[in-house]
Amino acid sequence: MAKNITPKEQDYSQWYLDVIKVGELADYAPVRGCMVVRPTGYAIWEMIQKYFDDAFKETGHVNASFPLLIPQSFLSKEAEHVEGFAPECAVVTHAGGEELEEPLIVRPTSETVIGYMYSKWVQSWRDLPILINQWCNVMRWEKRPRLFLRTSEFLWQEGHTAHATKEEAIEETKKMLEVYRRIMQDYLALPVIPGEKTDGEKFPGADNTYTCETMMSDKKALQAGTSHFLGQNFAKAFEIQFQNKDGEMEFAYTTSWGISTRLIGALIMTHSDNDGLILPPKIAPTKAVIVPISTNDEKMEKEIMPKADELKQKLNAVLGGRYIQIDTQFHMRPGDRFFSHLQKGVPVRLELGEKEFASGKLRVVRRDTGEKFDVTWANIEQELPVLLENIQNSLLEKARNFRIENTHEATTLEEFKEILEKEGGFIEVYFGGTKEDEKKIKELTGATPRCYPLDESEKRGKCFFTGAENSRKAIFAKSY
RNA sequence: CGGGAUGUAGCGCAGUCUGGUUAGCGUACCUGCUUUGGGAGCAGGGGGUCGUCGGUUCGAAUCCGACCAUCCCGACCA
Repeated sequence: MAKNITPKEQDYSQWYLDVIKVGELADYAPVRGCMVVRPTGYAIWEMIQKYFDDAFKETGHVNASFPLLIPQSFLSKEAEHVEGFAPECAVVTHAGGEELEEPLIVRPTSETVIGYMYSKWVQSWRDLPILINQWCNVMRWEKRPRLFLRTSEFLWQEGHTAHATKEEAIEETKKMLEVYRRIMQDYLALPVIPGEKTDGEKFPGADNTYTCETMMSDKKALQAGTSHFLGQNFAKAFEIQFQNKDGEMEFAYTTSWGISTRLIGALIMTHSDNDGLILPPKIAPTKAVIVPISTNDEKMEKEIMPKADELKQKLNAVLGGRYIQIDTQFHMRPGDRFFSHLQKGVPVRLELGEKEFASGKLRVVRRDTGEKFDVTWANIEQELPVLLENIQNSLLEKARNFRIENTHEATTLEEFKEILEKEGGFIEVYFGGTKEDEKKIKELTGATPRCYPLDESEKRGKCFFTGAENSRKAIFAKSY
């Protein structure tokens, strides 16, 4: 068995890699910057997908599939978009043994090819809105890859919608941001801050970008999901036009929004400890593991295992899925068996040994706190769901408190620098600067604007950097 | 693409400066016995073209050169 993860204070990235390793989540692929998501990691991704697909049913979005390869010329049709993405595109120049007339790019995102298709699909105001989502892989040749957080190829969900009016498109952008916030908070136990991106941080080609920002356990910020209001930029580039009720031609308003396997990275970096992964129950593919223990083979076979099976059936029925696993690693000693599940982040361990069997109980152990107590077989059906709920809430609370403790206010650049050096974390300021000011602040301090928080969008004050009055409330931090 | 570092068994490393039997250690893995409720003990065993290519030499993991790859700090970003 692997030993503890024992990171040094400054060795955060090694700790992160160790958690991924002991959790058996992912490996490096043979291609630089690419990731192999192992079954345990993929199961988490499937849980995330499930919650989003459920949400899409409520919001009226449907899934579809668009091509992996996009003609290079498509990218150039939107000026900001090509500038933002061209440097990181993988390009296919040969196929079928010949050089292609026009190179193809491996999609870094699908606004262009979907915009092209939408232009063919939309004629009348009756064709709108189009509410489509796609689950797929995309490729961005980033300079510095990092497992889950920034891999060359990553899995994601990209929603692309087209609307007849600006108001409706903006509403859609905010609606999806709220879906993100809710799922991240309620299921992944990530206390995110929804907000609007600054000019310097918004998506290439968007009028506005909204984001869910969250704090990792090293106090750095991570952008967990974004929702973009694209205005008519892509509609004009790809001629998504429709005839309105008055018979006039109009360009549509489009949106796009996405979350990626980065969320798994966020999960790891928010909740894990030095023993490995800690998964919030709602996102854990295995919510509890039953560990039958006995040195007596006959007793194991005839009494303990049948009881374990019975409990598994009952608990699965209560939880409404196949969420309970029975540990059958009988070649291992009990301590090793416990530890293997602990490292993988299984929220609850249910020990069924000879002692428990004799008294009709289970020894219940929480992954997040290590707390242990006994519950009778009769009561476990009621108590497990409550316990899982408690763990879920307590992980969210813990992460939220951590963020609050590590959020400070600054009114001047000096204060800003001092906080960043001494404490790190999020810094709340009033900011009224330009893209260029953002750049200067980054050069001076290493921190970037994360967002203008939506919850405090009414607040106004004096900019800590330019001194401009009536500036918006913003959060700055060092980020991934 | 700049600055720094590193490539030796699945993982973590020693050996390199000062070239010399069959390349070592910890851990993981396999077998056996003893153990068995928070991460085992003893014994035996398998696994390496020492990143790649070239050079120097009687002889290279070790010296020289080129290349490749990875990691960290930047720039870039979901």
